[in-house]
Amino acid sequence: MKTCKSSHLDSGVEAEAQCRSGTGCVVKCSSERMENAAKRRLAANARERRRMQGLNTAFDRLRKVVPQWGQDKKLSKYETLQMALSYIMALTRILAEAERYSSEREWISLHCEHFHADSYQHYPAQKPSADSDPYSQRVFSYHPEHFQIAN
DNA sequence: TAGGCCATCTGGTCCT
DNA sequence: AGGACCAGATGGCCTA
Repeated sequence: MKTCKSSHLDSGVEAEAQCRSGTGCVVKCSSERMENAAKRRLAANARERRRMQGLNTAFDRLRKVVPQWGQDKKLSKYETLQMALSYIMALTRILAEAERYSSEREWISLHCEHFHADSYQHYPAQKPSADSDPYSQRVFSYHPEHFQIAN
């Protein structure tokens, strides 16, 4: 834990100007300023906590819609972002391919022949595992080593 | 025990 | 002025 450096945070110039009349008052006002600074710091901490919780909620929602290929361990934040990127790119590619074919039927038969007819009714909530679904492996796959940080 | 991941605190900067 | 956002520091927890 870092040490508290809040003594200089409070800019209470007005309060200081009003309180030069006596040492007791100066002490009182400076302790009030310290108190206010501490209160504001605590409020800022709480806001930051809420903000980060909101961010984590968003990450959880993203994890739910991004393929996880049967991993029992949840994706880290970094992995989630990379997976989302990869997923979006794969979907974009599929859409672009679809545009190249004159009819939807032709495109569906090209891409979805391995699905049962029933599968077209609803998107399955369960994501297919890469092991059991070579098609998914072909169309979309995430390999962490593909995402090197570009310098 | 080292390394990865995460939550929290903190101070700085930007925006309204 | 105050809130939002950001990045650095720090400590806790978990796993290989």
